Amino acid sequence: MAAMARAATTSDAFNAIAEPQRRDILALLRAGERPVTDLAQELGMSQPRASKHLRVLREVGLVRVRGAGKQRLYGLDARGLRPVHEWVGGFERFWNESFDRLDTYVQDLKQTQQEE
Amino acid sequence: MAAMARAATTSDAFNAIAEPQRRDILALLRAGERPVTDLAQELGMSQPRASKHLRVLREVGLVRVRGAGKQRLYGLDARGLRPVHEWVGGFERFWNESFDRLDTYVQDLKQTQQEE
DNA sequence: TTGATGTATTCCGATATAGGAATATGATGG
DNA sequence: CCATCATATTCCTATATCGGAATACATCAA
Repeated sequence: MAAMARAATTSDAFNAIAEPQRRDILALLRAGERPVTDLAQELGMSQPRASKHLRVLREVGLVRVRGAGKQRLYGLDARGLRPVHEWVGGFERFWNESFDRLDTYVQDLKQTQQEE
Repeated sequence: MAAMARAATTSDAFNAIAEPQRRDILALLRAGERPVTDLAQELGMSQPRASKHLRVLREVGLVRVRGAGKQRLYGLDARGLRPVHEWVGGFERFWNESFDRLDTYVQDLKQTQQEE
């Protein structure tokens, strides 16, 4: 294990939601439980692909499955998103107060460039 | 371009913040602008490594640089985190209301398992 | 059991990392 | 111009994807 590649998507929620299609899946699941085929069709992706994404989501705990007869119903378990929300929320005051800062920042930048 | 790998980290903020060390860098930058060397030392990583992470953050617009003499000061631009916060926030009521749902869910699950 | 439907997995190829080491580039002061 | 400090980039390796296609697995119905 000399060199390491990117962190596994299954390592945490941050990695799991980095993939747009997985975000789409999660968004759809807010409407309620659904089988893979449904999700795949609605999102215009193949069933195996949807299954793979769901597996990742399951492994980080953002999704739960339960067998319902022949089908397997996937449901949202959003608790894992809470830490993400909180982490990002820690920057809220920065994107709000940014106006002044950025203005002065941009001025500094222009000045710097003129000096070059 | 038959097969595609994972989305580039430079593609958007979601991918950029999937890396823990980049999150650490962003967190540090809340205290103010800083040069690479500072960040690298504080986070216990090599300078080239920090530079690479900063480049990614710059490319997605979460960070800005400005030359200050011999140094280059990196500063936070948190505006790109706002969409992330909003997306994740769209699940807030789900991780709050989850209690009941999960209780009934778990009951269903137990029942299902007993039936197996 | 067999057939049919729904789902998961495996095999494969192409790509995008992350990290280390070495090196290149940049800017400053004398 | 040169030496020095600060930073960025390149080369390399090992790895972890994502996607398609084919296939295995599972469950139900008759």
